[in-house]
Amino acid sequence: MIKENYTINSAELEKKTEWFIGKCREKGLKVTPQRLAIYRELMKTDEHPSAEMMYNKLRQDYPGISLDTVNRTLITLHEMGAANIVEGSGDSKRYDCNMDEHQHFKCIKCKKIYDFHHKPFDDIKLPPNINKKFKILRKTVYLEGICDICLEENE
Amino acid sequence: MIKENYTINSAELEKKTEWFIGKCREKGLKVTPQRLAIYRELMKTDEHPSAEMMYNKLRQDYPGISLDTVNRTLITLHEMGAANIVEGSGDSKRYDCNMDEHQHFKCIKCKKIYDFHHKPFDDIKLPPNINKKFKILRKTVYLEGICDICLEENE
DNA sequence: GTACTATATAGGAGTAAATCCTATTTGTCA
DNA sequence: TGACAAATAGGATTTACTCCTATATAGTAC
Repeated sequence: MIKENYTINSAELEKKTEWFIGKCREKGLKVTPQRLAIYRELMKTDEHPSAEMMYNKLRQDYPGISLDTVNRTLITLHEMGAANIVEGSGDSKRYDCNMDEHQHFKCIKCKKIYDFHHKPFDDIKLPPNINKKFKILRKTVYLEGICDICLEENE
Repeated sequence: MIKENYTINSAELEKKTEWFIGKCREKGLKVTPQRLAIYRELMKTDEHPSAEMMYNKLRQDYPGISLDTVNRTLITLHEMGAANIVEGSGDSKRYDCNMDEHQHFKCIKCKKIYDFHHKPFDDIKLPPNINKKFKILRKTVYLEGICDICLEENE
């Protein structure tokens, strides 16, 4: 259940590459060597790299690639639905001193954070192997999307 | 269930301040005017501020306060269990192109991110008022703690 | 294949957020 | 009330992007 030492086989890599090319075409995005390289490199790892980590890896095979391209492309991958940004990362740190059980919704447009409380979320049970392997200090249900105000403004 | 326009009354503010002072003493941390001011200011807002936002607010009453102190103190609050860092914020962006349903555990010490998959977490149901008010684009269960490797190193 | 055009890239400059450094100050406790 | 470890201010530095602009290139139209 905990996934480790993930390695993608080359058949899967090619299949996903085809899917990615289709997705680019569908969205009217050009299939550039850099985009392909970044997507393929991200598929080969399970270490949830940062842009900097990706840049250092990619430079070995593409010495001319720029950090800006890596940054831009990773965000493009995210926007086109080919990658995610891991929860505890991104944007600047935001603080909250309400220590009562509650959950957060974050608007990805205006960056506003809304509290809500749904009791069943306080009690979700972790699989036992997680508790055995790691010391869990925090367990949250986290939502992202567009808030009502931003939704209205878009029309 | 969605909490809005939160204002703390002064009785509650004083009660929490007392609790905070006790917590500082318990942890051997000095009760400085800056710490108190930062904690009290954070309690008065529900906007989940960044350090910069806090700094700008606090400067009105404490013209000499430094941004570094605000940053350090907010992290101290977090470490002593008096504040949280909201999930979609902090550290540099980390990417993941595995779009199959899965969850993340992040080690707060080594920053490594582990995938795991617990099927019941794929199906958690949101309260209907959330879906009505916001457009939900992402719904995740997110864990933080110390990984097995860092736990071992600490002994 | 050739030409066109909108998109993407490289590389450097600029910006935002956070951290580091060091002299000074200040809670805390003996 | 004095000693000292801890905390702060303020500036320097680092990190993590983001912006700018000239050049290059993928996709398309001929």
